[in-house]
Amino acid sequence: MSADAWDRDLVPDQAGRTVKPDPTCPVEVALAAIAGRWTTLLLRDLMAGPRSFGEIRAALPTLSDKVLVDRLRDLQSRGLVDRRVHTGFPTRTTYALTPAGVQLRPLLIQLYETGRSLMAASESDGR
Amino acid sequence: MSADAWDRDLVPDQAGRTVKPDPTCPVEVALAAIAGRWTTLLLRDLMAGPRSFGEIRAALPTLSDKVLVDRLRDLQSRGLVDRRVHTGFPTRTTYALTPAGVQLRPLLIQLYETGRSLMAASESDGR
DNA sequence: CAGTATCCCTGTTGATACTG
DNA sequence: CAGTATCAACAGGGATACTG
Repeated sequence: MSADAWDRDLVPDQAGRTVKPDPTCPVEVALAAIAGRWTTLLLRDLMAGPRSFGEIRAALPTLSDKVLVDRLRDLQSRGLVDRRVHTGFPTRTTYALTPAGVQLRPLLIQLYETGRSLMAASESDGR
Repeated sequence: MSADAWDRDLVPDQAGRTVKPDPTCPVEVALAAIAGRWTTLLLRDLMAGPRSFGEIRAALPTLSDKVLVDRLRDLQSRGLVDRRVHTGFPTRTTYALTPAGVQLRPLLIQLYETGRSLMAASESDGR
């Protein structure tokens, strides 16, 4: 039993054999995409379709403008969200997931399922 | 098309209908379990079997003792890692995933796969 | 409507040194 | 071997007020 025998399901290739936090590791790429408070809630909303700035604010009323803009800009810079400004006044902007952004869907589902299973586990052991 | 029509795959039940960060939301439970720098690397190591403190240090040489202890204690407090002190001198301690901890495995795999798919997407669109 | 601009506060990380 | 104790540095988050 060697300590270097990598688990092929968990670490299928070289990119996962990191020995310190590394932004090029796939796991970190995925984590970076969903990182930050409010991000998964925002993504959940966008998964249902394009949204305007105001619609997001209405859906997440206690999220500050600043953080909302931070999140949207970050997702944009990663190519996960597309920002489209509609001409006219008042200005209207819609945010929509890109095809890459939609690829986060299975991850969000897995997060939910894992969370449920952890909650079930800690319930049965009284934690 | 109602804005209240929840996606049953993404948000299967009431616990996912949160409007602000909420530690009882399954997604947040799962995120909390893997949160923090170094945590996924540590979990990857423990997924391969029980490890002593020194073995983990050897596997992750630039991780400081302080942060390693922080991570292990946090995982312990969530019931994901079991700490076992072996009598004798020098002291030997082994850390192992609990059954609940092992349940994080599909999540780590999904993180890896999502990361790979995001990397492939940004490669093809030149980002 | 859809943002910007500041400022502050807090938690997290990490380096270093020490101990049962 | 397996930690503990301090402390300094930094980044993230949020409140508030203002603008094209």
